[in-house]
Amino acid sequence: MRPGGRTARNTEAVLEATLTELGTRGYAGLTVERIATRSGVHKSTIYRRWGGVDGLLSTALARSGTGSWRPPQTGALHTDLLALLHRVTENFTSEREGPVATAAIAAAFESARAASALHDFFVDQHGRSAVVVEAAIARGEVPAGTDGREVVRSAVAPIYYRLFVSREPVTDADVELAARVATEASIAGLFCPVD
Amino acid sequence: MRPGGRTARNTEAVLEATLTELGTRGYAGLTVERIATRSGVHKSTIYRRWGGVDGLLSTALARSGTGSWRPPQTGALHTDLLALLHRVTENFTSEREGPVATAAIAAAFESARAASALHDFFVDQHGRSAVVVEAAIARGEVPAGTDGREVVRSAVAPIYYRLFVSREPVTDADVELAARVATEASIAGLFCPVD
DNA sequence: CCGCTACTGCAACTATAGTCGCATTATGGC
DNA sequence: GCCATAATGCGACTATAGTTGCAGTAGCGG
Repeated sequence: MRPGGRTARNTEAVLEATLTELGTRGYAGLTVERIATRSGVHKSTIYRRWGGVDGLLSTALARSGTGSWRPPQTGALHTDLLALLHRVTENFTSEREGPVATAAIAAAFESARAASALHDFFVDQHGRSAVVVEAAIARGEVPAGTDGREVVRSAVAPIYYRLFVSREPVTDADVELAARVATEASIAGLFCPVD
Repeated sequence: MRPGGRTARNTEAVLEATLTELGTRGYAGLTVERIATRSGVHKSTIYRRWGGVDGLLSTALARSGTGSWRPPQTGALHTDLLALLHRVTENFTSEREGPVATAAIAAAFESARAASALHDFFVDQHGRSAVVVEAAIARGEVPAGTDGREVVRSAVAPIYYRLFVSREPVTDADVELAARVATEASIAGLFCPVD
């Protein structure tokens, strides 16, 4: 192993090129050869180090999850979830991170490695996002013992469902409804394992 | 156009081979050449008539949605939704229809045609499934004006989210929770457009 | 500064997806 | 039954994904 110097520079160049390619051509047009040309790193080097597009997406996704992002806190669960859902929606239409997550979801259908990376990514996301539920518990807004991860899943699921399963547009009303359902269900204590 | 005779036989053979291939090799291993070999229809013919795997999946998906399936009626919204969700879960692990829908979801990331077919498929599914909500309205279980399609989306979304987005296993407890949240939200009137 | 070797570049190679022109077959109207 | 032609079969072709052997470069310990 020799992680420094040129190897590190190549890693940066290749992952950078991967993000740019995803932003312009999308997942369908993602090609190792094109990434090689854009990054200046030879095709065979990329295949040797990452194995293919699934490996590139997996590492790119893992990197994007290493940040120290925290969900915004507004003082009420409903508005917290609303802000979270708006961020998710925008995240998938944004320039840089969006195409990576979308491509990773697509790649997970073809590659076990990408599926594993995707799983880890969302486990991390759930944990970070669940903070807003902890705050709601602390405020006495929802019952103690409420499963924050489950609340987050329930809130975001309809958004992803519309985007990638039923392929329906996501409107502000849809976001509002998803946040409200998750909020009211939390208040009602539906997300308490020992109810 | 000359839809009868050999053309019809070829259509059956090719779509049948597509389903079999999906069941054995899955979407990642789906190839026009392999379908051509299995069906006995020449490769170029398949490309000319369906354009590629996305066209095959689109028509196969459209065909699977033409049945006269109706959701089971148990007499209460919660158990109706529970039965519906169990069917959805099993549907994606069953032998024949499951791989088609899974493959169509995957193909929708790469093909606008597959995305359109997928959209139509789920619009139809929502409409059929919403019958259980209509029955609940008739029983006075949920408020009149409740949007049945929205209830169905809310109920099934967490299942699809776990299966294809966060890549988490789907347990009976998850199904139960999803059905309960959708039921309680319906009773609370959250799915009434004019609340 | 020097040498070992991990890493990379290069080019040729195989395998397969998809296209195209042309000959052949079989359908549906008469 | 017969014909016009839609549909298909066939094979050769191009393009591209991915692999491999070999030579050259550069990181890192001495």
